[in-house]
Amino acid sequence: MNDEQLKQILREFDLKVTKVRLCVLDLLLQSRIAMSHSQITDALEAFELDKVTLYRTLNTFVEVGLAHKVATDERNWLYAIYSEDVQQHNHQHEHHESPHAHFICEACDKIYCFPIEEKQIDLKKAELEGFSIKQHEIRLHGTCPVCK
Amino acid sequence: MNDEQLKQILREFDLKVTKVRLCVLDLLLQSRIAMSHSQITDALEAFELDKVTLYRTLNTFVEVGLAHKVATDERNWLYAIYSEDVQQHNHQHEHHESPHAHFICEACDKIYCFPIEEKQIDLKKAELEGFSIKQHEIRLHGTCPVCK
DNA sequence: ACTATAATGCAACTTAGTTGCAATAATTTA
DNA sequence: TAAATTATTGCAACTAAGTTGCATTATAGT
Repeated sequence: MNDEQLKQILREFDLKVTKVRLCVLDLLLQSRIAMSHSQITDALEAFELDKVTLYRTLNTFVEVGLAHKVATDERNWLYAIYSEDVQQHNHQHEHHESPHAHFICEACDKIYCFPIEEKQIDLKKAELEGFSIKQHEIRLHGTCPVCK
Repeated sequence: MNDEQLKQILREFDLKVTKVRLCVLDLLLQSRIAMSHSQITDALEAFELDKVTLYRTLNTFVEVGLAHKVATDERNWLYAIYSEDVQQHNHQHEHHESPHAHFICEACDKIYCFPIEEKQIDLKKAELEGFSIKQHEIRLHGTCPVCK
């Protein structure tokens, strides 16, 4: 994606255009998998990103609904951007995330994101009385094509 | 649950019977929600549990398949025991966890566990080619009956 | 180009969890 | 029931991930 397109995305989310935001946005848009702070630092080594600035950049992306984050079992966070979310963004900031599944590979620990159908989950409904569900996420554990 | 029953459970999972394990097991069996290290420490204040010992106890429970843990968005872990898992325990140690949903209350941050039907998840299947799914977990976000 | 405001980068800090090791307690065997 | 064996406990020190405060620098609107 070219520089002007990236800038346009930032502006659509009411974010100022900065070097850090541009390169992080570009990387996340290209990545098929959700990335951790340290993966991003490594991938963007040439930019010599400051640790704190990167955390703040990622959190900003999440706050405005441009990216989303997943907590892993290793107690850190992975960040990802759905190109769908970027395209469907509306300016009323009602970003109730589109439902998605995260596939977690047991071999390489990578997390792949998949958009999924907006669908009911088949629970023992009696047990869920009184719980109002606003959003859901599905986590799949297994082996990814690369590791198989 | 009485002391003898608790001891019996520990023995079934090849764990030695100790004071710490008994009181933690008792608490988790009673709890409807998954509990964090600090919640457990508070609830069992009278026992003055050592921080490290409690972490090790919880991890041991998870390793042998007696309990399971959930990573939260606040990057800590919650621990829970399903009475079902305890009852269905087999001694071959093939504890592939039964599928379950976690309901995360946005208001009080409590996590409730629900067993769910062993069911296929309706994904855009084309996108999942090459990924072999061994286990899945569903996360529901919303408001619990207490906070509503 | 000037100004107001927001983002950046550094140091110090916090929080959750881990490691090493000596002391203690639980089970096995005699 | 006592001794021996082995696993668990408790303390101190440590690590890893992320946060806070603040001075400096860059962005966007006039």
